[in-house]
Amino acid sequence: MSGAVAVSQRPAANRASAEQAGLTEGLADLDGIGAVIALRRDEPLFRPGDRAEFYFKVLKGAARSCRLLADGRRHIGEFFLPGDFIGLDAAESYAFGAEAIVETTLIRYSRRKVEALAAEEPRIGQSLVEIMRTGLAAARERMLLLGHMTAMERIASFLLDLARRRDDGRISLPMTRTDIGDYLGLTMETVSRALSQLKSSGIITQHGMHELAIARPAALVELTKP
Amino acid sequence: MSGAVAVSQRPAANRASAEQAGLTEGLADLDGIGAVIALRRDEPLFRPGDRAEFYFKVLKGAARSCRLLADGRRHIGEFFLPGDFIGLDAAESYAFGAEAIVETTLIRYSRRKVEALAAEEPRIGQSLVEIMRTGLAAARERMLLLGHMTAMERIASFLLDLARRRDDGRISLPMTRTDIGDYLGLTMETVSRALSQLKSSGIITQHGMHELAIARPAALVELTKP
DNA sequence: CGCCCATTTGAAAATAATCAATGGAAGTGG
DNA sequence: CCACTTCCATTGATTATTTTCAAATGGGCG
Repeated sequence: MSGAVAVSQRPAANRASAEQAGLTEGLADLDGIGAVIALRRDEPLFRPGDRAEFYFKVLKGAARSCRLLADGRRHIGEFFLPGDFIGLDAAESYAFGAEAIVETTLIRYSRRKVEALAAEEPRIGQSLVEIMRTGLAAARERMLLLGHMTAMERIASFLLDLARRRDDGRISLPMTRTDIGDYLGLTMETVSRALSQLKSSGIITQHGMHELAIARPAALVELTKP
Repeated sequence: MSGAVAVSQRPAANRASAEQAGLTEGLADLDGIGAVIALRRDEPLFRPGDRAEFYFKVLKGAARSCRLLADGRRHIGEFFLPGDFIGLDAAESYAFGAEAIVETTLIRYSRRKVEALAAEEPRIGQSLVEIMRTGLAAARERMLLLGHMTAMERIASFLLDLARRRDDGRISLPMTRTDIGDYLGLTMETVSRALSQLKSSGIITQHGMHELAIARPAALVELTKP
């Protein structure tokens, strides 16, 4: 009954960096037991049902967790960007699969070793709790979005989330429109129409298919509110 | 950036009880530091923005966590039934408020004391991680529901979730139709129509406004699938 | 017993999905 | 390096599901 969790180690530019420093610090001990791996576009990290033997952390690139519904609909649980952890919420086996969206490098930790470390060193466990707490809070925000927001509100929130992950006003969209739709509970067409509308109203500008810039941040924030 | 987490200590009748026993066992040490409190209908446990000083566990009754949107829309983050923990995902302050739905008794734990215990005793931390892992997995299931399911699929899933919390085939619905709607991302009217349809097709029967029974479980399970 | 609030039901309106076709980018192979 | 092929994105027209608006029914509580 589990999948993958995304937690940025520097999620929001507007949050105290002290808090984040504490987080990474607590998990620095993990570095010794991780192996670096590289994946190509669309290559899977793991499939739903696989025994959950590993945690991952994204170093470079991007990944997605997803699940197929009986009729072919696809749900994307999370996008993972550099700094995000994958697989923390897995029980025995992964409920979601995970795949690289572009060429991606990750660190792979043995879950068994992490848990052994955590049993000896409370700090590790505390850091894990903290990361999961952040992930849980993010999950709640997303439930609010999926349950109560219109298409435009969802897109605006999504773009602002991505913008917070970079320090310039730019946005990387390594994923396809279909990916975004499956993540936000919308169709590809609705995503495309919303983005077109934002472009034509001068709120965002496009620089290549996978890079946007926010021209009027305040206007975008307004759109996230009902 | 946080609210409340619901984790049943015996969530699914079809899951190994050994796993759950381990969970409660690890937190048995907490019993000494908890205070029992009682709330009346609609009385708040805490409000959004309050300093997050406590964790709670429901003993009897039911509670909900909720947040108001700018235009008056209300989002319910979670329903809490006996055995569920509240407030585990709070950071500095609660992002959601929480209220009793009916007359409810809870245990209130000092968060500071719990964390002090966890720092000394890794088992406590591990139990917390385990509970949050379960909560995170449940959150992912709900995101799938909110993002990709039709009104009837959502209602059917919701009823089955509630049914798993009792051992007879009955379902307690202490909350209003509006509560259910705000929880599932639907309007009160849509909830009412779906329930009426289930009644008229003989899949469920009603025994008073707040108690249902599942007459044809298999048919209900079918409705959760696309 | 009567009032109030939740629920149910009906009809109209709106948002997003679906169906369909075109345009454009990226990647492959000659 | 160019042309071909394929996949992705955009845009338009139509349909469907759910919301919104409105009214009536019913239960619970004082």
